[in-house]
Formats: sequence, C-alpha cells, structure tokens
Amino acid sequence: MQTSPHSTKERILTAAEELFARHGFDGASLRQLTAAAGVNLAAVNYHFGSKDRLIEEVFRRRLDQLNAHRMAALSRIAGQPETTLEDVLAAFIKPALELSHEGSGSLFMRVLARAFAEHDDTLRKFLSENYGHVMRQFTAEFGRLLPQLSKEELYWRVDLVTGALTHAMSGFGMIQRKSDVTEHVHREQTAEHLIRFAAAGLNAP
Amino acid sequence: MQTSPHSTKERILTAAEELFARHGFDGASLRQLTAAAGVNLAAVNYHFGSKDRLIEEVFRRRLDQLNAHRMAALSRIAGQPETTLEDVLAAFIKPALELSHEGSGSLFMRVLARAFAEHDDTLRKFLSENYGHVMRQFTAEFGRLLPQLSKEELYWRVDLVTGALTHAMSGFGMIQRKSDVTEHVHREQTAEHLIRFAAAGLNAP
DNA sequence: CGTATGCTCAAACGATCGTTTGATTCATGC
DNA sequence: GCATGAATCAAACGATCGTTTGAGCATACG
Repeated sequence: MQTSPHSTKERILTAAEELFARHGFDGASLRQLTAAAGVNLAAVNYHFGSKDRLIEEVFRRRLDQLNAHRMAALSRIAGQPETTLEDVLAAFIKPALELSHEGSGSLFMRVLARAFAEHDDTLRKFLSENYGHVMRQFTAEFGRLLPQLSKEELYWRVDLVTGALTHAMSGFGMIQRKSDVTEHVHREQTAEHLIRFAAAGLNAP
Repeated sequence: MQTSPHSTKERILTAAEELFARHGFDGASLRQLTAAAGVNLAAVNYHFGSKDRLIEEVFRRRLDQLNAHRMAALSRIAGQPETTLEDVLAAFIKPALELSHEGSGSLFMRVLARAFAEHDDTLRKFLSENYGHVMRQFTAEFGRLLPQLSKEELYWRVDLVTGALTHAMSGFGMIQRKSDVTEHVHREQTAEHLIRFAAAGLNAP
C-alpha cells in the first residue's frame, strides 16, 4: 500500500474533500468524485469499503493532524499560572488557520462546518468518540481561567465561540489577504482578530 | 386556494421543515416527505412546481414573519440617541427565539443553519435577494454604535456574531429549560445570555 | 516460467430519486 | 343536474445513486 500524495487513495481523499465542501456529503456523488480524481468508479469501494467510510477518512486525515497540533499547543500552556485566555484561544485557533491556508486542505473547514450542520447521529458519534477529548480539555482550561462562570455558562460560551469560529473559518473569501502583506502576516492578523472577539465574548460580564 | 393550517400545502411545508432540518435538502426525499405529511407524492409538484421551489417556500414562510418582526423592532430604536448595542442585538435575537420556541417552527433555525453551511449559489442568491436588506440595516446600526471600528472590522464582527447565534439557536436541547421557570422567563434568560456574549464580542478592544 | 497478489477497469445490479401522466374524485356556479 | 375546474391518486418515466462483479493488467516471488 503506497501513501504518496499521488496515490489513488490520496487522490480520492483530496477530490472528496473538495466536492464534499462544495456540494455536501449527499450532493457529491461517487461518479463526480472519481472522475475529478481521475480514478475508476470502483476504486472508492475497493480502497475504503463504502462512501460512509470514505467520509470518515476525509475527517480523519485532517483531524488527526489538527488535533495533534491543538493538543501540543495546549499542553505547553495548560495549568501554568501566567497563561491567559488569549493563549488558550491561540492554541485552538492557530492550528486551524494553518490548515485553512495550506494549499491542500483549504476547504476542509467547510467540510467541518457541514458536519456541524448535519445533525446526523452516526457522524456526530464518530466525531465525538474520536475527537471529543480535545474539546473537553480546552473547555477545562477555559473553566480554570474563568472561575466566575458557572458550569452551565461556561458550556454556553464555549459553544458560542465554537459556532463563531467554525462559521468564520468556513467562509473563505471573507478574509481577503491584501496584496502588500505576506500570507504569514495575514494569518497572524486573522488569528488576532478571532482571538480578540472570542476572548471578549468569553469574558463578558 | 385554502391556507388553513391543515391544508395540503401547509402540511407539506411543515413536514418539509422537519425533514430538511433532520436530513438536509438532499437527504430528505419527496417520498418520505409526502408520507410524513399524509399527502400524495405528486402533491409537491402540483402545489409548488418542484422540490427547489418547495425549499424556497419553506424559507419564505418563516423568514417573512421573522424579518418583519426584526425590522419592526429595529425601526423602533434605530438612530435614537439613547439606543444601546444591547437594544439592537435584542431586536435581532428575540424574534428568532420566539420562532424557535413556538410549537411549530421550532426546527426552522436548524434549516437556516443548513442553508449557511450549503454554499449553494442558487440558495444563497435567493436568501440574499429577498432578505439581505435586513442584515444591511442591522449592520448599519451596529456601525453607528461602534464608530471606532473600521468597515472591515465591523463586517468581521457582525459575521462572527451571526455565526455564533446561528450555531447556538440551531442546537436545540443545549438550552434546557428548567422545570421551575416558565417558557417566557426561560426565553428571556436565553436572550440575555446571547446578547451579553454578542455585545462583549462586538465591543472587544 | 508460472503463479500469486494488488490494483484497475468496463459493465451491470437493484434501489431510489424528482418528475410527469392520465384517470378519478369532488365541490362549486350556472 | 350538469358542466367546469381544482385537487388527489396510482402508476410509470428516465436518470442517477452506491455497490458488486469478473475479467484484465501489472509487479513480485518461488
């Protein structure tokens, strides 16, 4: 089994990511998908077993990396006395922005936003079981830094922040980079913007 | 043509709203939909012309009322010197919460959240053409109350607020009413919660 | 050389999709 | 009471869906 970026499996995953982002999981057919990837129709069922398993692999490929980066950034600051709310938000947001701005994977946040809108139980269970611990760790750290909030209020505000960030990062084009700033600088500015908004919301009186 | 709440058209619209919320626009078939409504399969094409036109009518039925309430509330306070950010947010949020908590229409905000996730051009164009002026009026009033923000920053923050509220209001169950408060009181408490978060985010330094 | 093994391919499977048809029912106005 | 139109119905239309099949191709190993 080869894993080069031009292997059949990777070509399918990349095409699937784009078409799922654009047309949804139901809206993108395996025939469009395999045509875009330049592979045979049967290749999806041969390599992944079914369309549902392909959808899971699309998530797994990006979320494994994204959440590893998030957890690494969080573990560097969690529990430290000098850690600020902005630090924790940066640990959550910046890995996602890096993913969004890479040449490949720039459409993945849109796929993720669709997964939020889908209240499909199977998909939610898959995401919760495999990646729920990341949200729990971040929520715990937010709670440590916001001791004045009740548990209920904390969950509420974390949910609002999640919604805002998912919505923002799935809407490309909204954030147009000006031609006189590098992509790195632009990404830093976007992160600062999101962090400032989220910190203020979490800290609301 | 009758418009009673038990007419065929209304029964289709109500069943469509629920199934679109649960399974998406592609995921809910006309056969499920007409079976749930207790009408013949051909009734959709007879009364609405096509599935796409049915989708538009599902939006129109709720959004006409929702945006009328929003505009009425806004026009009562817009431009007034004593109007606060919280007042404008209340004019935006409370009509949506009233819709969410009515027996019928409680699933509509989930349909709306799906429409945000769908980057389908036809649907976005329909929503923008028919209801875009409401968002523009609210954004203008936000801008009047937040003169320190550049136009770019203003759009950014309004977009973040929209994402947070759509996400929050589409997730039912999250906001569980305690048995010792009336639904009216619970709605007021929820509104206060959302408004406080959004106002703090908009006012971020 | 022969034969496994991993992979690709065209073709077909049955199911389900949105839509259309033509007959039938039913209430209304003359 | 009869004609007219709207509304409903079962049935079928062609298209497309996810999935399966079995033959064909390539590379690697004995």
